Amino acid sequence: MAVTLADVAAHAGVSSATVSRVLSGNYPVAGATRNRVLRAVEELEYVVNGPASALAAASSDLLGILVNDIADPFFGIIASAVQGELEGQGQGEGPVPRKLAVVCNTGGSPERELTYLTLLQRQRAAAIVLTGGAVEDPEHSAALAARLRRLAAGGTRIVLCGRPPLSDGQGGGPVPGALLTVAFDNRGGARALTEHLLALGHRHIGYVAGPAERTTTRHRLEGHSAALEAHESFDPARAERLTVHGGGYHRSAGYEGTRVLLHRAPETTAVLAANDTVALGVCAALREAGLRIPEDVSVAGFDDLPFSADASPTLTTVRLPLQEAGARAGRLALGTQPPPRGGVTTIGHELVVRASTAPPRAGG
Amino acid sequence: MAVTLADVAAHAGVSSATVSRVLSGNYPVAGATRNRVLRAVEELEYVVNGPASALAAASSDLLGILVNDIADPFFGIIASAVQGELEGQGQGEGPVPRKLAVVCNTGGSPERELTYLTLLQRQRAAAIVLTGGAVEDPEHSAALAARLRRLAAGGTRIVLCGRPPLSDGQGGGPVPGALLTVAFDNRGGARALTEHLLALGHRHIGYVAGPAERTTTRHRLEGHSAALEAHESFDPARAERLTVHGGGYHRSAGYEGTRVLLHRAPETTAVLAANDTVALGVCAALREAGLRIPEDVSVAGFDDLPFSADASPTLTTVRLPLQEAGARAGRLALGTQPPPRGGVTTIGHELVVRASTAPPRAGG
DNA sequence: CTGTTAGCGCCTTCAG
DNA sequence: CTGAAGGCGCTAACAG
Repeated sequence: MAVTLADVAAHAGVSSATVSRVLSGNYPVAGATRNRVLRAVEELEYVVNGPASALAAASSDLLGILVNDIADPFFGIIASAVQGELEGQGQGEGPVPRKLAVVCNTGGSPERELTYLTLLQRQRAAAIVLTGGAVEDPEHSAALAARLRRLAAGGTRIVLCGRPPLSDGQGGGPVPGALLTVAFDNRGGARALTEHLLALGHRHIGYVAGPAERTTTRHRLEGHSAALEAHESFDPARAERLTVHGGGYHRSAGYEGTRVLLHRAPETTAVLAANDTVALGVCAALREAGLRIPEDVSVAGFDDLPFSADASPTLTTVRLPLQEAGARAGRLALGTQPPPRGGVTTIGHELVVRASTAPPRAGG
Repeated sequence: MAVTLADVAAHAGVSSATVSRVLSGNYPVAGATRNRVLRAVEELEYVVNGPASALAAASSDLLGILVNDIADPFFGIIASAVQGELEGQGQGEGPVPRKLAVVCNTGGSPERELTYLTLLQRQRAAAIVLTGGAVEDPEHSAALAARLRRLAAGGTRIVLCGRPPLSDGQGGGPVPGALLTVAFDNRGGARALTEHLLALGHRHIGYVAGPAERTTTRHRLEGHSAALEAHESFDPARAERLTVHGGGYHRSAGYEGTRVLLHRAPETTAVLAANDTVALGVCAALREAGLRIPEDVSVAGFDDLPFSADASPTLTTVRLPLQEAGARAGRLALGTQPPPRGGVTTIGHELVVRASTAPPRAGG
């Protein structure tokens, strides 16, 4: 049916081995022969058969990227940056890069995460980047660690991007091997944000948390708590009352969480959201309740996604360099950049103060 | 190195053909044998070699999805919907779906579009979904049409989602074959939006257009123009002056476009943006200029992305059922749903009026 | 229902 | 520098 190497070889009057060598470019071939082959490739519009070469070479051009929600720019930006690293990467002779990114949307489901890993393993992916917070269920952690370990053993490079280094759920120790990590400092970022609000004078700081059982949620919450605890005004009962658990990462979580919060603690003067998207929902609920931002209530997000600078009011948040993290994860996955000792790269954060936070009202 | 079919066969005491049949499930096998094989698969932790089976079967499990910008929710939502259709799809026996979606980020570049198509062709993708507006350069159109035709001829199903049916740049006729289209009514949507503003009493309606040479940009602009022309107040010179061309689909395009617009036509009482994201930038620029929305200037977007309902003020826009379009494209790509006659499905739109549009000021 | 037998298209020694 | 030959792991007839 399709044109094969042999066809090209015949057309160019050489052996198929020669064509293969010209195409992969990893073996000396005389200039004249080379050109003849290249011309034949052009004329016949030959396109390599990926599966066949993957089989023969026992390697593939696929790079897997697992994301929790492909419709969320948080992941889109990371995925885009990872893909960016594939360009101009190890391309043979043409302008065509060799590697292809496979973006898999897990929807945050542990089962699907495992499923996609199987699929990628089946395709013999060269590397896999897992992005976003992990689910902390011990059973799943163990299953995940086992599978990743097997993949790594099979030569697939694994990079965790935006999630903490893997523990196997047993001893809790890190999984060794070709397992690299690019981590965010979610704790530090959340702590900085809460300290910012405390410094402004807020004492009743609400927190609308993300999905339960996710590392990202836990770490941000821990940073928030750490800041509160370190402050003279700390009151455990109040902190507990002002924290709404178990939301998602969507605006509706912010909206609903805020309604709960306002009902439970009308004295709230500031609300921290699990991320920027949630913060949007928080703002909507506050406005609906007739509260002005930041005059009546301050609001802050997390991540600094592009829309945060355009929100009204512009959103105070913590910037995570997603682009940079993704690019680095991509390079690690491709082996373009040497991994740091210990295999863990921690990416910084930056407090971005905008118009959505201000001191509480005098009577607050 | 890795466990192979033969290993499993030996372990289960059957031939490799039997194992293959059990795994693909498309051939009768005795229950007892079946179980034995399945147990062996478990024990050996066997994972099919995708490339090998793709080679032997001359078919693959890969579904390509081309997007202009993976960090843009517009594409994320579509891609997510396409992927959703792969689930519970033709899975053999396990809980593992067979197909894998390959999301390719073209960044809107025609060359990369072609490049990714080559890569996908190399992988012998089962189907390819191309999303988003196309670039209208005749040369590129011809190259694209040629490549798609070849892919289709090779058995790859091609679905265009959110772009008009392909013309080959020569006769301009549609490319025949396994080429399906799910199109948006960008013209109709834009027209409805402009009519809405005209009905509110606006006569100085600015338009911040998207990237030049893209079908989406042109169609929306045409819809806008059509509405203006059909109205008694039509003034070609004014329409031209109030239209800012050549922006992108990012907020900065809206921001900068609006600054140009305000400078050029301070009498503007309403601004239509190329899409919702651009509208955010429009709002930012208006606010910066001290103009209130919608009291001083009305604003409207296009697409109705999730954040539009949370913007402040909430954004009037045209809702495109992206989710539905993506799902349909996915089904067409998988052959799950029979294509309509002519191969073109047009998806409706819906005018969503929110708080960002209002009648112009009395003196406007 | 199950085993045997050829390839699928390419890569990669090994000779020349 | 180039050609010949074997095999990568699986599927798909074909027998039985």
